[in-house]
Amino acid sequence: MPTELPVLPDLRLAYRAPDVTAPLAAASLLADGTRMGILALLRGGPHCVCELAAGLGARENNVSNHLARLRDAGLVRAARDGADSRRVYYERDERACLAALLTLGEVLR
Amino acid sequence: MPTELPVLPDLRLAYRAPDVTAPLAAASLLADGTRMGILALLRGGPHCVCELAAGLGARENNVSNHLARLRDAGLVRAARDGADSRRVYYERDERACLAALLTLGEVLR
DNA sequence: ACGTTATCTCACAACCAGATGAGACACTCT
DNA sequence: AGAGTGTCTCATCTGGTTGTGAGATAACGT
Repeated sequence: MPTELPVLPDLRLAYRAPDVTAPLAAASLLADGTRMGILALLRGGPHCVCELAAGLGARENNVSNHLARLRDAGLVRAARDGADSRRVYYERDERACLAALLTLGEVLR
Repeated sequence: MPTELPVLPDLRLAYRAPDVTAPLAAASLLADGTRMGILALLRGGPHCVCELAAGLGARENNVSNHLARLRDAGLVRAARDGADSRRVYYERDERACLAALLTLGEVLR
C-alpha cells in the first residue's frame, strides 16, 4: 500500500507564515507621498498644517487627514500654538519613528 | 499703497517639497502582506515559488507576480534549480535589502 | 459683532493596486 | 508520446485608499 497523506513531500517549509503585522503597518503608513513628505518636512522642526500643506502642494484638509493617521499611529504629536491658538503645530515623535524603523529592520535585517 | 505679494507672510517653510521618491518606492514595495511575507520567509534561506505560496497560503501565480516586483526592485534574485529545472529558487539580495532599510532611515532617521 | 483664518470631520467619487482565472511554456516522469 | 508539474504572463474584476468638497468649530483681527 502507498504511503498516506503524501502532501507536499519534500518541501522545506514548516507551514508557518511569519507574523509581519507590525512591520506591515509601518510600511503601509509610509507608503504614501503626502505622509512621507510630512515626516520629511517635520525633520526640520515643528510645523503647522498650513505650512505643511504649502510645502507639499496639497490641500489643508487632505494634509489634516494624513496627519490624523500619523497621529493615531503615534509617529507625530500635536500641540496648539500659544500665540495663535488656531494653529496646530505638529512635531515628530522621534522615539516612535525609530521604533517603526526598527520594526522594518526585523524584515529587512 | 499696500505691500505687494503678501503671500504666506511668516510661514517658516521654504516651499521645498522634500524629494522622497526613493524611500517612497521602498515603502510601497513593502506595504503588502504577501511581499513582506516573502521577504520574511526568505530570511530562512532560498525557497521556490510553490514553497512560498504554501507557506503564505497564497496562490502560486499571485506569489509569482509579487516576486516579479521584488525582483525588478532588486530585493530578490532568481535561480533555476539544477536537479529539477522547473523550480525557480528565490533568495534575498541582502545588500539591496539593507539599502532599502537605509533609504527608509533617511526619513525615519 | 462681523468677516476671516486655521483646522477638523465626514460623505462621496475616482482611482489604483492586488487577486483571480485562463492560458502558455518548459520541464519531468512513466 | 502523453500526462502532470512548476512557473510566468496577461486581461479583467474588485476592494480599499486617496482626494475632494461641503460643512462645522473655534479663535483671531478690526
